Amino acid sequence: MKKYLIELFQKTSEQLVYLNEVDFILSIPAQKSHGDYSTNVAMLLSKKLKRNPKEIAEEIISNFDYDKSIIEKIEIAGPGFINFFFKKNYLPSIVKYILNEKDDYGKSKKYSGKKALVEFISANPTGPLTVGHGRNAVIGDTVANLLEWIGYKIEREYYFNNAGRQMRVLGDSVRLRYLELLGEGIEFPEDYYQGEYIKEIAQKLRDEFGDSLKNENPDGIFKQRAEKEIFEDIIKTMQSIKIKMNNFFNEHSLYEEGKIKSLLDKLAELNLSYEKDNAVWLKLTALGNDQDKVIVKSSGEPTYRLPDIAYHITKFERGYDLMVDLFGSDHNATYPDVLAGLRALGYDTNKVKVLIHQFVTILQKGEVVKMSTRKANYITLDELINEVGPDVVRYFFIMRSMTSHLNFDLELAKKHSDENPVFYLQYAHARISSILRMTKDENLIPSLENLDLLTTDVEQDLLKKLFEFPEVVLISAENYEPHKIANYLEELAATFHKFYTECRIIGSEKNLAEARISLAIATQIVLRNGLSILGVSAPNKM
RNA sequence: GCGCCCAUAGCUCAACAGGAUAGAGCAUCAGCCUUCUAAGCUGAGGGUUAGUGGUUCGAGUCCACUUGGGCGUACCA
Repeated sequence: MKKYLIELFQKTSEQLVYLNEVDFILSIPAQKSHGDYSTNVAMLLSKKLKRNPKEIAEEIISNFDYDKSIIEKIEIAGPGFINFFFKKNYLPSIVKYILNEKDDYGKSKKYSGKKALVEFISANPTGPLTVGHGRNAVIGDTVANLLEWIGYKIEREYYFNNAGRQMRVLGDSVRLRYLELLGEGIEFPEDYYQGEYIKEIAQKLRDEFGDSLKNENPDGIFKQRAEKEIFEDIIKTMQSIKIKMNNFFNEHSLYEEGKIKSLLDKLAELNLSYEKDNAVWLKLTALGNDQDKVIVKSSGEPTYRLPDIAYHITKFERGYDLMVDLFGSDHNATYPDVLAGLRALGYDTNKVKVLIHQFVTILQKGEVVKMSTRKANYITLDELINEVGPDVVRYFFIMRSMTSHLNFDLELAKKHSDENPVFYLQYAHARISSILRMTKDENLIPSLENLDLLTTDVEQDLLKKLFEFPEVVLISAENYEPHKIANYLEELAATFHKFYTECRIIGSEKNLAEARISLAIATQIVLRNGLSILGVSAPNKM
């Protein structure tokens, strides 16, 4: 529908050149009496042309050369909206189209041929994924899905650091727990990793090696085993919510391949860094940022900025057209430095899209739980998945805009899990499967012959909703707003449930019944496609 | 102090690039199953969109200030 209108405007703009001068909107009005589509073009133009908007609207309409078998009428309303009313028998054509496209309905080729990298989760292997990481994981995976739907070739990447102080502390935490198991009196520092999983790893080492590791240093087998076990758990957790990475990028490889050193040399060469107080500083003030920052500490160890820049250079070298980074809001101060550095080195940072999502606030018994891996004060993603299932977890993290702080009341989530909106969507899908089973028994065959019998209000509403899907996918992907898919699916499901209640299939006249079955199948395809973007299953029975 | 994000119904949140009467779910109340899944549908109540100004045909949306929250503000990542 929208496509037709856009073409109509393009054609008309050959006569009325001013149509090209404004960025107008074609939208679906909230109220049915305002038509199927509406545009504000005349009002936008009135400012530019200094003419009455209604007059302009008149002029535009009189220049339209539209197909009267598609558009019923065009009206001017309110302060100068132009409202389009489509012919009732135009809408059902979408059913035929969807049944033909099937799993591809909603996909677009707009960005085909382009490559994108989505980096997400990127949690260091110091402990299990928490509910907080869960939001990052699900948003990242869904954004990647969305970009795939609009044509990108996608790679999913997990960046991690298995060196540095935190990993040493991790290794030593395991070592101390191990010694504890051997019956040695130890003192476990408060700022060490307090979680149970440390004890479990220590137990495994003891079972395997007895007391032979007594004099090993923390950086050796203790750290290695901790990293290995923790990573295995993280991957298992990701699998259980259907996330699969293409690459795991180890920060350490940047050192091994000399990327850090060559970056340092290059920065010095370009006069972008200098030495002061025994440390190396990045000259960010020269790049428009507030203050210079240290990139190599006086101890000789780099800060995160240096490897982060080097890491992003490898992304550029790998030739992506788009690089998406997804961070929690605690990182919001770090990425401008990295981007500034990259820009100074001549990279086009417009290709980097940094997404920041707000935190999940966990409420337990009405109290806010402060999450800390170090203090073992967290709820793991695994616990949540076991409690409510992967579909609910995924849907819960995706249903809200990532800019909003998300409150998560644990008791409520467990108690009311039956009332989660995700079931509403899945129920609509399952209901359709059930209809298809029943109608088959009645010898009713889906037919495309009499689609223009679909004339009731609910049927027309449902058809219009089906029309919207590809545009919702596109907008949602281009703006990195996966929650819009969830909102759309809820509307679609609501419209379908209404249709289900009002429009019987079995018992209706045969031609009508068979047209309705086709409409139900089309709806089911769109539900399934939408749910697959969200990574949520579409059950045939509930 | 400074930077980023947020404030919408009792609660959790929507509202497409500024559009017409701000919408869902939960909770509350009242209805609808001898017929395709009641995990559903219909209806009711519930709002000065935190506040004050401004921009314009038009503001929840943009700007300024105020109030209240989150996250940062390291030679941690």
